[in-house]
Amino acid sequence: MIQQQIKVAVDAVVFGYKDKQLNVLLIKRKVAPFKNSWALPGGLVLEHESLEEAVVRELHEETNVKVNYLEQLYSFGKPDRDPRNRVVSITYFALVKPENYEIKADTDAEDVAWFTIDRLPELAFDHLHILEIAKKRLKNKLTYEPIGFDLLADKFLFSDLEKLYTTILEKSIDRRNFRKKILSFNILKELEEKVSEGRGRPANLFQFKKKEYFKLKEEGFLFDIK
Amino acid sequence: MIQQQIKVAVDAVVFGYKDKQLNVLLIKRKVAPFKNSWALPGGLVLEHESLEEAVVRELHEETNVKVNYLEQLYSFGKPDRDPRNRVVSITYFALVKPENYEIKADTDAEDVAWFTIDRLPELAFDHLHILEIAKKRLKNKLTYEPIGFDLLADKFLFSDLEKLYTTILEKSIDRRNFRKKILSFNILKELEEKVSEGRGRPANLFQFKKKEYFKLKEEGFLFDIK
DNA sequence: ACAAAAGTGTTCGGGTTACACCCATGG
DNA sequence: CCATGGGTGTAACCCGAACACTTTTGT
Repeated sequence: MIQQQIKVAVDAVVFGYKDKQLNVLLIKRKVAPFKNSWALPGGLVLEHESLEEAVVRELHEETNVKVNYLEQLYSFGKPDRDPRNRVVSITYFALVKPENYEIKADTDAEDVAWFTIDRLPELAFDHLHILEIAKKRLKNKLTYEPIGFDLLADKFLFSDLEKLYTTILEKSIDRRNFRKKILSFNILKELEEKVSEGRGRPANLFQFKKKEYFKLKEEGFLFDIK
Repeated sequence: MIQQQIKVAVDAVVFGYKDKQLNVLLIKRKVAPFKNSWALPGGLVLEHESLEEAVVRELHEETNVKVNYLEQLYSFGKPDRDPRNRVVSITYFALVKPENYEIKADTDAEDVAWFTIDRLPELAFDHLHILEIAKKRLKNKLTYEPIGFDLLADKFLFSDLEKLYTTILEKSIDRRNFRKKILSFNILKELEEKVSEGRGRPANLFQFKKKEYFKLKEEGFLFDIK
């Protein structure tokens, strides 16, 4: 049999929530093909590393972010998806808290930037397609896992959480029912601190009780937001 | 940069429902490593073919089955998962109607057989792990997509469907509520034919209205069985 | 005092759950 | 006529959906 020539890459769709908008992290490619196009961060997997290690490494090298949540998304392998070589890409879905990291282009990338999800540049390869799939995953997963908290700051307002849901799910939510539901799960800690957002009544800060959530999950609890 | 040496394979977890039991299709390996061990059907992806094409080809070559339902499951890439080469495997989840096909070992396989899910032989590589993940996917998906019908004969009894659900989900179901629920979806056609299973009152045959289901799905209908 | 955002309860209806008896056939 | 599996309806309960006014602050 002929020696197989397929290359293995990883790419990541990294979501961040900034200025009450959903954002994606993109890099500007330094090399052909698609030189100077914007693309998902990623690159070839090295001999000795696992797929997850490759993603984490590439994200660090290219963008300097550390992800808060990471899971495999899907693998793409159409023979012609890369015009030069046959490349199979295992893609990942990541969430970060943008305020925690200073993004900066490093080795392989000409530039790095956050783009709001509805003002995207043209993307290299099939990366737009991958992004669409990631958006679906995000929307879906938001309803049955508490991953919204991986996009918000450590301490957040209830209105932030609500805004995040309405923004990502693209539908309005009844404030009372939403609050009632979330609080009934007992996975939030209400802090004493209050924050005044300009005008209006100051709001309470909350924290996600991650450990308690995982314990509840073990016991069969299901997070579920319609 | 050193030329990347990672190989790309596909493997499939093929489920069939035989004798009121969930079965998996396995092959006996002809070549090292794990020569003569049982394993998931699969193999290296060829230069010119997509991942799906590779799975379909391998299944045909190794087992002679044609799948009824196929979706990507997960990709595995730990550096040491194959003792000889670095192999990344993109795995697939497939459903077949066992009565439709004559399985037979062909080119690459020493033997092929159905194994009931709770009497498995030792499996090669990390294939047991993959199988566990596929089982979870099956259990889960059964509740929100009508994939049970891809495991049953074209015409089936309601009791077959119910048995399939109780078997795979490993819990009992109230017959009346189950029937009411499924029938309310309007995705089954009740045939005139009746079948007598030995003793007892003869039962009605049903067919899954696939087209109607997909039309309903387009319109926002959600299949959902608790 | 007014504008802006936060916080809070109740009612209604639909869907899920629980539950038991009669029917049609074969032996 | 008995054993076996098939087929059917109703009542209770719970959860999700709808809905509007008061509170606290800044200007």
